[in-house]
Amino acid sequence: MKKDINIKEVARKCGVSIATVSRVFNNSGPVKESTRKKIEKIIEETGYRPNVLARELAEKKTHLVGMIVHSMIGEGLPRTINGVNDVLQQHDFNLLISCSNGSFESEMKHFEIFRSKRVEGILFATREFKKEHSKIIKKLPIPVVVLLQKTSQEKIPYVAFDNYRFAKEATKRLFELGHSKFAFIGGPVNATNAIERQQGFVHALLESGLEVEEALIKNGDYTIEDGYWKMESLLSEKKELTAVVAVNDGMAIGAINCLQDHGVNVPDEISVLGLDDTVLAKALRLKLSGVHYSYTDLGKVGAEILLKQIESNELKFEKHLIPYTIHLRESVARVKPSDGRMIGNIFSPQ
Amino acid sequence: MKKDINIKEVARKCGVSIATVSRVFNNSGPVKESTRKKIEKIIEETGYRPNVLARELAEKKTHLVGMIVHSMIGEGLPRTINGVNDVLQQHDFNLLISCSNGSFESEMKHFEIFRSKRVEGILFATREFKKEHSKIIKKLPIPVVVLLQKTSQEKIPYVAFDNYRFAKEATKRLFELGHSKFAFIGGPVNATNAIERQQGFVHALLESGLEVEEALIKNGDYTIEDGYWKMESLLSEKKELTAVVAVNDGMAIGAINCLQDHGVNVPDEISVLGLDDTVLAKALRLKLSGVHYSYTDLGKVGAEILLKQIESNELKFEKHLIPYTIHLRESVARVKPSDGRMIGNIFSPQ
DNA sequence: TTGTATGCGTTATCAA
DNA sequence: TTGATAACGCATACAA
Repeated sequence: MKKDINIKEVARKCGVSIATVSRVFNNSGPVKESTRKKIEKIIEETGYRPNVLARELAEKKTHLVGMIVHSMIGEGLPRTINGVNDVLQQHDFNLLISCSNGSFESEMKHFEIFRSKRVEGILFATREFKKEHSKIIKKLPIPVVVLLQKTSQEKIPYVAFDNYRFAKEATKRLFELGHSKFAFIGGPVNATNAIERQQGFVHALLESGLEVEEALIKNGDYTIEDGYWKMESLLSEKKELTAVVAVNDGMAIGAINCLQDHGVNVPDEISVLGLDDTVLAKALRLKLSGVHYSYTDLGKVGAEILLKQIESNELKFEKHLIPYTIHLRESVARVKPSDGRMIGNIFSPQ
Repeated sequence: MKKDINIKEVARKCGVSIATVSRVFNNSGPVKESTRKKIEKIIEETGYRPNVLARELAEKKTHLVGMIVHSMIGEGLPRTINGVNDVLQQHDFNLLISCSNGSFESEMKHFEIFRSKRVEGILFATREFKKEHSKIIKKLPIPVVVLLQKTSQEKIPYVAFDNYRFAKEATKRLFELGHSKFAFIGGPVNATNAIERQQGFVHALLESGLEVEEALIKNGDYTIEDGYWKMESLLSEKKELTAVVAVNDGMAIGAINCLQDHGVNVPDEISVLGLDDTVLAKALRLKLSGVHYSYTDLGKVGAEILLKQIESNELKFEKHLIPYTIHLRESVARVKPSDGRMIGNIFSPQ
């Protein structure tokens, strides 16, 4: 393996001091044209590249941002990373990534590791934001922005989707279409985003004067398979039902498959809405209704907030909510108020 | 923002030299129990963490690996990253990531950037491996492993799927089921993986004594929508057809949707096979036939090869192909040889 | 068992 | 216009 050439070597070859070489490379001072030319030639020949480590040590800046994510499965986090990546590159920052695969220990460990690597800021995406996270973040002398979680009580900057709000709003849209018999297929009980959506759903019912039946709320694990089984379980409750709200696309698809296997027409007998809008939904024949939001934008905003704090050199609490749009498509139908029967499916374009 | 405390500060507070502090922290030499205790206490109190930059500069090791990927869309690269991440963490290495979003310039630039960051190795995943890539890699004094591309002529280590082979084998499986009228929906013309699969398909036909009709090969862009339109286009050719092989799941799904819209039964009239097996396939009612391979494993193997070369300190050409399995499921049927009609669908479990 | 001194490869300050 | 030299924060060989 070739050895790296350093500034001293270049200086020696040119018969000048390292200071002059540094000035040439960084254009950081006056150099006579002839010596500049000579040095540039040697730099070209030797392929000299300054050791950024040494530079960073001297400058006390690493131009490094760390990002801790809990998963690489599904399109959400990868797209978020992509957004982060874009903004960081525009600002000549580099991205250090750690995927914890849901391990709390791994998350905590990487705050330490990233810190000792002297990253200038950290982006943090976890499934469940805990007190310990908050504690370690507050000890850090660098800015941290939490992604996809609200941390309002803790005064830690975050960028998130307004899960509670869009879940409530989307459910109310179904109510306005005449639905009054709702079921909910939720996510893991420790996934904050899933819980917020569930609360949004529940509050939509309450605010609409409907009762919330515990038996008609099932918690799943986000997968298509589990959506199927949870729908199966809902059907076995033998309750009247005109609408199923699922916490994500996968479970909505599983639910639809299950309903169809039971000879239930979607949406004429039961409407299905997913609180999500991923590429999965596109695979369905039936156009799935859902809520759309951009993970890429979320990543971009997160990175921008972080960079702002890095550059201004101050930690500041701020929060951003990324916009969403609700799309009712073929999987949702209107209910005729008088007798509870459907009167054909409605769907907005797009 | 708090200032970082350094080893000198800790030494001063303890009334010892920095060497002793270093010895305590790294457990790298004899220290009297009482002074050790005292130093550990101060370390605890001050939250001292050694500046890894300085350490790395002194040790000339960064424990950093760079990874350049061309996309974060789709499940392939994210899963690959996950595999890489796992292996790297086991070996106490950190992962610097750059997503080029397909930009050749960005890729080339990040070889430079990563190099100047003194990464100890680079993992590289691009859509089309070019001469320029090869050139810049060969100039690098650190090991590079190419992912998801073969670089045989260039003698650069790689880990890939055997696209050509599984495409050929899967196509022949259809031939063995009696199919002789094939169409192919391919990928972008500059995507090496797509091209290899297409060649595998073509050679399967040739080796089976079948003719290859140019008109029955369409190139698409991997999306469900485009799969639909390419199938539409194939149908408009008005050729006899019993099997469609698509380069990925998305286009296979689009093709199936199109066929169903045209009242063509899958698989009784036309069988469909995707050379892929992603979560998308699970969204379909009809169990899609495809080829399965693990991106996570690919990432792991790539990281292992790279680490081996980093640790042994020598660049070495080696190649690895990740195993695959072919799964014929409901979307594929047997053809009765005599008259070309189907005789029901077959599918292997799983 | 502990301390001193040097090197790691830069940048930056100051003097020449 | 240039060069010497002091940081930057740590590891480590060598001395005590």
